[in-house]
Amino acid sequence: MKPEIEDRRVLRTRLSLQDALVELMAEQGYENTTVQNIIDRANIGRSTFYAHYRDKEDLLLSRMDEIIHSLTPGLEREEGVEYGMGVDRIMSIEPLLRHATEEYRLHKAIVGGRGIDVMVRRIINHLSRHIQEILEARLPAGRTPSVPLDLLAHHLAGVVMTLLRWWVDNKKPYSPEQMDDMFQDMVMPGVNAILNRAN
Amino acid sequence: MKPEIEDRRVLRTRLSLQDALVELMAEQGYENTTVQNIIDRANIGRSTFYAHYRDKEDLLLSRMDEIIHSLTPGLEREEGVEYGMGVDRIMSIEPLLRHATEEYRLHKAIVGGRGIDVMVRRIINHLSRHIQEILEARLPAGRTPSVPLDLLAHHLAGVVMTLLRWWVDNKKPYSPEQMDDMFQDMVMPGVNAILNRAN
DNA sequence: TCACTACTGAACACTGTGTTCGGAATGATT
DNA sequence: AATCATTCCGAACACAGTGTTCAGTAGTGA
Repeated sequence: MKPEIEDRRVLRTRLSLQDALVELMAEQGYENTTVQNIIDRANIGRSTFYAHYRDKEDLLLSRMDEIIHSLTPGLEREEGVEYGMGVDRIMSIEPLLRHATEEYRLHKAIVGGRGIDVMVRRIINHLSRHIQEILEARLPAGRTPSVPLDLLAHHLAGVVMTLLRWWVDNKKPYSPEQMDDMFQDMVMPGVNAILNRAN
Repeated sequence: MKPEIEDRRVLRTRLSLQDALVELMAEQGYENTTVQNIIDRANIGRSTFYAHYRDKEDLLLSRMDEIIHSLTPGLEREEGVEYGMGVDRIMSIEPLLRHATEEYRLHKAIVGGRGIDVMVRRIINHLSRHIQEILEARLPAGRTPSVPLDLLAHHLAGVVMTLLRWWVDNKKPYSPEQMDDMFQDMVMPGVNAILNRAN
């Protein structure tokens, strides 16, 4: 049983611990970063650290949702009008990959190579919830799809993650647009069939 | 730099270290298992362990391919004839899930909850190679698909893994057959379109 | 100036890792 | 049976990292 940290004290300091962790993660990866590294970087005493966070992971989780939010820009598209060809893209991974290009080191630390599994899972759950809303909006009222929407959403979130991982691990062999095109080709026929054939 | 263990000595003992690890993984998870646990269980001296394996992970990897092989029974189907309805299932996750039911504790330790990330990745790569062969056999000769087959295969392997994970984490809410039906609905339209529309 | 809260950092106990080395057990060869 | 090489044993050790404790210091506000 891990001890609880009930009401977190207010921290008064220059560089926040979270920022230090993010920096170090990008530099040397999460696993290789020790508590000592973090407090050195943040200029904070050891006991202070433990007064605020249970451990390294607690610190990571405290920042996680913030990071995730910044890492996963809107997956939905306005109305798909501009994509013509009869195909309306109800979601796109292009903004995500574009953003990953900008924050490459951080993305790589979280998602590439060994990555941070806890975080990847959290991201998938986050995406999943988001995607489920999109799907629900698209499902004709009163219909029941052959695949429950929570599973379908989880599946799609998993695919997004898989592609992002593959893309980062293979050093971005395609442009975000190309990746998105392929994403559409791979998953949308199935999704559309499920949503439209629902009865 | 990790030191290399060149030619592994032959181990003469009763219960193999790998078996001990598998047992302990199922009982208490991989992360919680220490080298001490392993050598106690296997009745082996500490220095003997380190004469054979660099560390815990090295031991895991040494058994990994074996385990993976046993965990991933053939994904391909004979000729899809028996599935009628105009749909030929070129692959199925049913045998995989069926097997997971039998070896539930082990699957759960590897794939469920926190799981063992290294191993999951390895499994995905293994599946991926397998699936790519299936796809290549299905692609009309001389055609170029809109999505390179290695990416498509990786994507499919990822989906299989996602579904397995979801299924285990949610305590098997559907039967292997049902899961496979949904798998088909979700991914096969896309795969078929890509293979058939190749030019 | 007093009281309060938060930060400091050295010291400590603890867990787990990986190495070293003298000696014991095993087994093959002659 | 004697010899010899190989393998195993396990205690001892050095080391890295964790999380706790505590007496002392610094900042803040009334």
